[in-house]
Amino acid sequence: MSDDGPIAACPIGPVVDLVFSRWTTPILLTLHRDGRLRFVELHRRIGGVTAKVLTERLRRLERDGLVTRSYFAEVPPRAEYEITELGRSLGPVFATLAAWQAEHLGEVESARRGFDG
Amino acid sequence: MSDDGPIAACPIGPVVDLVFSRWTTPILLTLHRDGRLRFVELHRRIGGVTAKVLTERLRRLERDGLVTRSYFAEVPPRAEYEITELGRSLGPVFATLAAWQAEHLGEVESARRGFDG
DNA sequence: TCCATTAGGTACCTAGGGGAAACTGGCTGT
DNA sequence: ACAGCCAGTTTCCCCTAGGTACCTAATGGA
Repeated sequence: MSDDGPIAACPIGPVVDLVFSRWTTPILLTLHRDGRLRFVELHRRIGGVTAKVLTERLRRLERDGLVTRSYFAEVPPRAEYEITELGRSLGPVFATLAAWQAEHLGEVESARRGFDG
Repeated sequence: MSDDGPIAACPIGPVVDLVFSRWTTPILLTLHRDGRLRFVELHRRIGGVTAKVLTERLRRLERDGLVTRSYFAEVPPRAEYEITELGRSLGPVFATLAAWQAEHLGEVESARRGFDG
């Protein structure tokens, strides 16, 4: 009956969880654009996220191998984050997304206006 | 100081909200793969989602112009959902994602094992 | 006669993902 | 003497996305 379950319905589930959880996209994009950054600087550039959540996300990205963390027990402490090769390999994904948005977001907006009005 | 705010940090925010909200990916994928489907059938093929939530998602996708809904006030009622051209244009996005996953998910998993152990 | 069917709508409830704020630590500048 | 600075951690708290359960309509079949 061609029903291979939810896995077949969403074969890209894992990568979606990985890359498109809240805040992970701006983190990855900023690190990709601006290179190695320390915590406060990354925090400032993203904006809106709290330190607690940013820490959590970064830990998770580190665990997933998308980001590296270098900690220096100086005073004041220093932590630097950098995107890995693996993280960098997401470039085409983001590029495809950006391209789609540039080309089609207008259609979405006008569809919404049509639906609402 | 090259700080254009959160917008610069996440220029693809709109499309991410649009396409990667919970359940929208399997909905779009299933409709893309299997063509026009009525509500129950779509519900069955996705699995795990409740009727209430599925309805909400479909309404939203309809509003965004990614899906069309054809309702027939018969008894029992019939509603058929179909992906639009606009929805279909997301194909390359999903393909890029699937390709990345196929090539790199293994690295992610081994990074996790390394981190945990 | 009575139930299943379809496409939802509605009311209620819960878990947990985040947000806000306060705290740690030692050095450095005023 | 005292207030920052950095990189978090911890505690508390709230909101809401999503789940459960129950309701409708007219018909066809057992």
